[in-house]
Amino acid sequence: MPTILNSEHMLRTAGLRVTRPRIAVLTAVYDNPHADTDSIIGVVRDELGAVSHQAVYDVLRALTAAGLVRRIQPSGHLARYESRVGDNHHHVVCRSCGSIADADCAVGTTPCLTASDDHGFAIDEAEVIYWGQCPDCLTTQTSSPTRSP
Amino acid sequence: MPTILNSEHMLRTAGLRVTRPRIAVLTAVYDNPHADTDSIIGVVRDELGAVSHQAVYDVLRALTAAGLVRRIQPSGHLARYESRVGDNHHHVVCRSCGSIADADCAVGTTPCLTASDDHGFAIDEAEVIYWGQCPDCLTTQTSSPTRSP
DNA sequence: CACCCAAACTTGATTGATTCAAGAAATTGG
DNA sequence: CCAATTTCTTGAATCAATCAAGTTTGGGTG
Repeated sequence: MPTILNSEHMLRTAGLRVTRPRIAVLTAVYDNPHADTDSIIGVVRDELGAVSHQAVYDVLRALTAAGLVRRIQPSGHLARYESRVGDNHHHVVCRSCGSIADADCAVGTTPCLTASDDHGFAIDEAEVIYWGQCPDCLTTQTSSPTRSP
Repeated sequence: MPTILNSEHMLRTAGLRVTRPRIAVLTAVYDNPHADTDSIIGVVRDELGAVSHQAVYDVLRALTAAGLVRRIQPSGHLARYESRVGDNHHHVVCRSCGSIADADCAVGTTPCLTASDDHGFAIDEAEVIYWGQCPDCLTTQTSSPTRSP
């Protein structure tokens, strides 16, 4: 996790003003990978006291736009944020409990970045989400198969 | 697009009761790839007259659970539905206008299905979303680069 | 060092897709 | 044809996220 000075420098380098809410949010995302907005609000309030949810929403948007954090939002789930940026890693999402883990793709650093037919689109990112069951849900489940034979 | 008889057979085969709303929704998804729920409601009402939005939501959920249609929901966008199922194709999404096109991955039929480290997850699907700019938005845009050098 | 102004935060309300709930209608197996 | 369960209708509720207006603050300027 970044120190306050590191956070400050990261913000300045990105051309963002340095405020206590921004430092707290940036630190919270580093300390809590894949946390949703509500969790981050909680962490920030533990750190600073009263902070409006609107401020956290604004900060998360600014940090995402600046490339300091990355927003991920698996289908049917809330938006989540993480600090690993720029390394083109992907995510494994549990269909049962929604937990998320990081996954570096087996193919290489930029997997599947070239679609066979891009329909004239200028593609700049390939986002991969692996869907499945996490270890906990695998052992816990007694029945309820995903798709019976 | 499937005939009414085909739709009926598909529903029965999937173990679903055959109703007019279900036939209409299934046909609408076939006729309008990547349509969102609201568009589908409109198409269904053009076909049948009054149909509750709740019915369409329920039907879309049932069809998705049965594997007759596929739900896709790019981050920050509404849920959309399509009829191509089981062929592991992917999608290109325009960052500007949100339009979606199909893309078969260059790597093969099941690209990247094995993550280098799956953290003990039992993975059953790899969902890939290519992000970029569609041809229309590429020509229209005068400035506003995504990330300046 | 005081001032200024745009950016950032607070407060409070609103949006809008989706879901929940209870009763009416329709499908299908017997 | 009838009963039982599923499905549809109606109407309300949820809740993450956004919008809006006013206040505060960061950080460069004179």
